[in-house]
Amino acid sequence: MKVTIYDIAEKAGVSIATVSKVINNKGRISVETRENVLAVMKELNYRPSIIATALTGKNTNTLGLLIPDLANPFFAELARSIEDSAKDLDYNVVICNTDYSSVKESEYIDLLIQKQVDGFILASGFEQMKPVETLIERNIPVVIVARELPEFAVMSVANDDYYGGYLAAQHLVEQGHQYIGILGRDLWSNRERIRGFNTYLEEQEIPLWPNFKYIEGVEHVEEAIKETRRLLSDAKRPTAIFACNDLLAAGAIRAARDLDFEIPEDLAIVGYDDTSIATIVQPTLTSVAQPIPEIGAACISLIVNKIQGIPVQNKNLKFNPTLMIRQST
Amino acid sequence: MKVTIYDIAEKAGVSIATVSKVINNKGRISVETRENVLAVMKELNYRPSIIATALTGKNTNTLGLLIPDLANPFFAELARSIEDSAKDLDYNVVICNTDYSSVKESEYIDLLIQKQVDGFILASGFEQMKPVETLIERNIPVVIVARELPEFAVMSVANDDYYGGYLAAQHLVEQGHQYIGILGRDLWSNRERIRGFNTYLEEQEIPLWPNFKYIEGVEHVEEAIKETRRLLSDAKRPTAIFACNDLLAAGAIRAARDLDFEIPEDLAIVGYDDTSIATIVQPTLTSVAQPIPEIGAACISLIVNKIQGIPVQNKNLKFNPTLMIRQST
DNA sequence: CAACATAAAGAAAGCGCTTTACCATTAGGT
DNA sequence: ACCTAATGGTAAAGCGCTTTCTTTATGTTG
Repeated sequence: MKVTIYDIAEKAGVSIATVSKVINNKGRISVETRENVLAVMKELNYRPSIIATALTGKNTNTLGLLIPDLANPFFAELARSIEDSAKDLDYNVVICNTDYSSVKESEYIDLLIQKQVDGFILASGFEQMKPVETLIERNIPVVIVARELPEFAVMSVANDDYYGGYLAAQHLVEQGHQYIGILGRDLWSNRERIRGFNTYLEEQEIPLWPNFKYIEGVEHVEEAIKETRRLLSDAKRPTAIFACNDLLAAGAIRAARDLDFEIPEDLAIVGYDDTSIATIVQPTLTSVAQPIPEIGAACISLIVNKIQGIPVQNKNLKFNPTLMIRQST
Repeated sequence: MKVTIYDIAEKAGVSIATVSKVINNKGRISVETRENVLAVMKELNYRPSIIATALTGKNTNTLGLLIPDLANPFFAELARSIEDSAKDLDYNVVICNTDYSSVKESEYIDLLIQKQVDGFILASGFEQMKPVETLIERNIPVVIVARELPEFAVMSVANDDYYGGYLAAQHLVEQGHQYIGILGRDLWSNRERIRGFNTYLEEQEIPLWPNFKYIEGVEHVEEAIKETRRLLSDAKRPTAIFACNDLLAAGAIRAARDLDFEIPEDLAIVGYDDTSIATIVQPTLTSVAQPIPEIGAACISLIVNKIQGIPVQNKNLKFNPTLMIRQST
């Protein structure tokens, strides 16, 4: 049924060793033989089994991608760009949703190791470090996205979250805001964003508290709506909100609208990620833009180089975010 | 370095055949031996190589998922639900973006066959049938999503697009609309939606033309905005728009807003898919909801049963969409 | 023309696992 | 005491490919 290297060898009147050499362009093969073999391969529409190939120690040309949640547009767009770049280099991507659960992270990593993926791209939160250590110990290529791990010598790609937060603060303060609420869940990247945000406020000598309102555990739109409502109904309500991602910002917009606040007059809102959401909501959302395509391409480039043993200069890439100013501020 | 079945056999003082039987719960093994072997496996943290296992004819527990574009929220949510259901049954999913390109579809299918995935879930447009035929001929399990293929005996899962279109039309007509523009690109599912839409209008003896405005090739938000503008600036402008997906509907909303049309007073809009976009846009979007989690689960259930040789009663599942009425109508 | 490179191709081992015989034991039956 | 039948386990082939080592044929050189 399935055509194997034996079928090719037989039909071409050579040994399987010869066929293998033709496939891999290795060893000495005369031009005639090579062309003959190639012709037979084409005729029988032969494709070497990657499974069998992998068993001999070669690559599977498959990468594992761990992300928290594909339904979140930022990760969907990131996954999309990673998959695109991977395809260009003939790699496939197995995508796994972890929901920020370290149990799932470990399970997936174990499973994908078993499946012999060539490398991992970890865009999951990874507050828990054990799985990553496992990979490093086993010498399996890893690149971490959207998070730095100074404690490990591991490749990483990220936007400069600190700077992104700084930009957001700068913009809001320049618009005259002093009381600013913040929405975001407790993640490394968010902590960085807030740290940057904070730093700018400090530089401007704007008192941090109670202007600074960090709502932990805000992850879904519903929570963002609820928290925004709460913030706005306070006597000393914020005049602006910095949301750690666009989804939360959208929730904030909705909550503000529901309470008849005008945006940006009564409440200014800045999001993060600049996903498609930012231009879909009404008013359009000012958002800190991560260069998603570049980040995806960088991930693939780093990991594929590592896999192929090509030395790479800078193992920790950081892209500068830019502020996309729209109607919400 | 890597621990293999030989290491286990040696340390447990048995043959690899015995170890294999313990792993697979096959053949006769005494309780002591079994437990001893299990203990050794645990001690060495042994995981059988799926690659080697696959080479002996077993499954890879990996599925291929072809979708047009992960960055489209509907497909992202679908992919998410498929991956979730797959994980429950210990399957991994390789996700591939085809951009509706039949070239990419073929390339991916070829490649994934080479990688010996156990089955395919095709949620790509697939106007071109050759790749699908290949799979069927090769007897590789396939389930088609969001499209029926009456000409092939192939499993499929879909929402009832025809009925969804019918629902949309009914709702709009009941709201008093007669001139209705339609946005959507030329795809099988959209054709069905429009057919259903059409049918209702005919039933109500509402003249189809020029009420019926089918804009071909509308795929991205920008195009939707442009086309909506065009529709609205016509002297005989539509009073309602049916967009074949929420993204396009969001574009329509934006265009209407830009031209200072009030929604729903001046223009009513109905979307399709009921993705997260529907509740994010302002006003919230009335949309025909597909039961995405059920569709994802059904795909996995069908294909895994097929892979495992479990006979399945109904190979063509169709879910009824429901209309989520919101502010836009 | 002997002696030796060199070019081209093949034999065979090995990757890690499954599976099909097949071989010892031991237990049971009469 | 002898035959049969389970019981518990093993040896070995095979899955489809890569790779090292040989072998054989063909030139080249002094």
